[in-house]
This record gives sequence, C-alpha cells and structure tokens, in this order.
Amino acid sequence: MNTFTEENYLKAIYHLSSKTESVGTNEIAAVLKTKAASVTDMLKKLADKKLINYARYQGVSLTSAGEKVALSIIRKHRLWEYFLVEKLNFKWDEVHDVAEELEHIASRELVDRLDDFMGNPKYDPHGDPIPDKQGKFKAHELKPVSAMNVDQEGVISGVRDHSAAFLQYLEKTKLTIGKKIKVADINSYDHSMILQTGDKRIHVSREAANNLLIAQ
Amino acid sequence: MNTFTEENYLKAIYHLSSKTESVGTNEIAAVLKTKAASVTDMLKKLADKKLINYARYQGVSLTSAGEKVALSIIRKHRLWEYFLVEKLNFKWDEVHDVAEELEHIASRELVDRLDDFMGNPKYDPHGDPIPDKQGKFKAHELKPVSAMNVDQEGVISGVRDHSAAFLQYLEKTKLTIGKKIKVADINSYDHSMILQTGDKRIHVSREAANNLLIAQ
DNA sequence: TAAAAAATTTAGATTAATCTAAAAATATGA
DNA sequence: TCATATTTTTAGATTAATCTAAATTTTTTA
Ligand SMILES: [Mn+2]
Ligand SMILES: [Mn+2]
Ligand SMILES: [Mn+2]
Ligand SMILES: [Mn+2]
Repeated sequence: MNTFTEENYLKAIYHLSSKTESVGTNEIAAVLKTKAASVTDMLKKLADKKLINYARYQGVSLTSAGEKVALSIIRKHRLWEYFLVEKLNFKWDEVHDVAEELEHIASRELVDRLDDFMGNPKYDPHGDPIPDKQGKFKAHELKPVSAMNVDQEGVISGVRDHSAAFLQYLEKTKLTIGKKIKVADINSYDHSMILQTGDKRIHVSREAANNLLIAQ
Repeated sequence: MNTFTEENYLKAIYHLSSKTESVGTNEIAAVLKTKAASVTDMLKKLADKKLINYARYQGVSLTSAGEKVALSIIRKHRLWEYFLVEKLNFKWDEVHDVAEELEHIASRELVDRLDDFMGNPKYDPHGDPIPDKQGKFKAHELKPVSAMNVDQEGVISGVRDHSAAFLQYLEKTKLTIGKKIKVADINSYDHSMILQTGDKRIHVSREAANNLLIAQ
C-alpha cells in the first residue's frame, strides 16, 4: 500500500485540484508545510506508482487511481470527524487533528462498519460531504453568506475556513450548521452584515460572511 | 513524542518482562520480526531517552517512564479491541491487527472519551485487563484449564494464545469468555480433557487446555 | 523579445529504521 | 578451565523522507 506521507500528498493534490486543473509544486509544499524540493522528489515517486500525471515543470493532476486513494482518505477523515462529534462529544473545532491521524488507519472493514454504526451519515460536522464506499458523494450547492442580499434566507450548511478560531467564533455566535438565517441588513461601507436567526441579530464582518456557506 | 516504532519496542519489552526480569536482544527481535542488529540500534536510542535501562550485553528493562508509555499503548490497544467487538460487531479473532494500528493514535483525549463512551470496561474481548487512565489495572487470578482436576468448575476468563486460529477454534466449540465449565474427565494417556458446558461435552487436547484460562 | 522574476528541479547531505556480515563478549559444558 | 556455542554489538550499506543551495526552466513584464 501507500505510506502515510504518500497519502497526505494525494489528499493535498486532490483538495488543490478543486481550484485549478493542474497543481503546482509550491502550492503542495505550502499545504504540507514542506519544501518544494521535497515535493519534487515525492511527485516522481507518485508518478512511478501511476497515482499522478506528472511532467517536469508542468504541474500535476491525479490519475483515477490516485483520486480513488484520495477519496478513501477523505472518506475516512470525515467519518472519523463525525464519530468524534456525534459519539464522543468532541466539539467541531477539536476534531480535525485527531482525524488527520485516524484517516491513515488502513482497514477497509473498519471504515465501512464505522459508517454503518453511525447510520451512514452524508455530511461531516463541518458540512462537507462524506464519500460512500464507492467514493461517490453529492456536495451541497452552497454559496457564501456574503453573496446574499437583504431579506434573503438560507440554511447554514458549511464553512470555507476550517480553522479552530473561526469554528469557535461561529459556535459562540450560534451560527452553526443547520441554523436558518435571514439577512436583515448590509452595511454598504464595509460590507458587514446583520444576520437574523430566530430572535437574535448577529453582526458579521465581510470576511466571516465570506467563509460561511449557506444552502437556499 | 515517540515514534510508532519506539512504541512497538516498548510494548514488546513490557510483554517480555512479565516472564523474566531482564529481556534479551534476540527475544525482542523475534517478537518484532526484525534482526538483533536493528534491536541494538533501537535500544541505544531508547536508553538515550531514558525509557529503558540498558547496559551492553546485559539485557534491558523498562524505566518507570518507559513502563508508563507501554501501559498507555496497551490501554489503547485493549480499549480499541473492546470498541471493535462491542460497537462494530467484529469477531474476537478479527480485531488484533486493526488495534495494532489504532494503538498508535496519540490523542489522550480520544482514548479517555472512548473509555467513557463504552462505560469504562475492565477487560478486553480476550479477557486481558484494560489499564485505566493512571495505568492501573487488576489482572484476574487465572490458571490454565489443564491445571484443573476432574469435577472442578470454573469460568473461562482468558486465553494464553491470541492467534486467530485458536480463537476461532474456541468460538466454534463455544468455549468463550464467561462460559462456566466443569471438568468431566481427563484422559490419563494424552492428558486431553472432557469439558462440560451446560448440556454439551467438549473434548479438548492438552495443548488447547493449556492455552485456555479460567477463574475459580 | 530579452531581461528579470518566479517556479521547479537537481545535487548533495542528513536522519530514522532497517539490513548483512564480521567482530566481540558472554555463557555452556566436557 | 578452556574450547565451543550462543548472544550481542559494531561496521558499513540501503531506503524513505527530508533539507539547503545551486542550476534550470518557465513566466512575466518592461
Ligand atoms: Mn478535518
Ligand atoms: Mn471536516
Ligand atoms: Mn490484541
Ligand atoms: Mn486483546
């Protein structure tokens, strides 16, 4: 099988590929907190294993074999996050680092049984879709709160920024997954917004509104 | 912290120490399926970290820091095995290898919450005691079935051989943890035994009786 | 379109964990 | 007790993942 490190590279390339077709060496180095030279070495290795398409200086993309591996890691990551929150009562801002370790446990049987044990959840605690056994998943059609107009309504369904700081801020302001919100007002100077949830009015900055996603 | 490999060495030394005070290089190599030369290298490293007492050619023992680490790995191993069997419906012969991976997940918080989630079990699926947060545990006072006399009774409470083959054999013959048995007869020629469980009579070899443990 | 800048790769080391083969220390037993 | 066997350590390589510094390629822009 693949090493822990190879799996992290594939996952990083997968996530970076959602922005651009082809992914650069420096981008990968930044995500994995390593150096470009190290990335080049690993890219050669992954190319030898036919997990990525790689040509010198041309950036990389996953092969379908590589994508399959990446999706299985992401499946495990999100299922474990769900387990930690739903069964072990972790907060949603506490689970990522532990899931980064758990996602590398190989046993297919374990993941599939865990999935069944939890009733085959479709989304993780941050609103991200959980790929099924076949790697299939349906992402919500989401847009940032910052793109909403006054009086528009929506249900909070995901975040763009997964940092503990942002998640804790959302927790504190009660802007959590599943909450129904309505845009009460938009400040035309700094684009900050007043959101209405039930009887509460919450003032959020443009930056926060940009990282909070809603389904309509 | 310690690497995956260092943890496996400490655990191996801990288990081997139950037989003899001081543990030899070759014994460790055999358990870890590696070579004596590799073990010597690692022993130097563990000694530098003050996790073992080591003098060239004299064998090793754990320091109390090393024992603490070993017990935390064993705690995790056994708690995960319990989880796999009790919550995910694995069979008792299927859990060891997965637990060998899970035991290296670092998060203290995870283990302690898992422990609580399961109601703080005292024994794993094979009857082995689970150390608590402080590393404390109480082993059953067990003896092999082979040491029983005719008409003696006892409750199956552990195994000496953890191999899948032996566990499957026990499963098939219904000689599982918690079963009450009585020695109906002992064959004086080959020391095989007839065990009575409820209305069933089971013939077990001397070897099997030796690896099955009872509490009285 | 040719410098300059940025991105990427190569060269050469390093560290951890492993190996084989040979040397050294310890244990055994005639 | 001393030769032989066993155990353990050392010496010297190898492989994976990483690094820094230098070279190369591609991209940008003046
Ligand atoms: Mn995460
Ligand atoms: Mn998540
Ligand atoms: Mn086990
Ligand atoms: Mn066990």
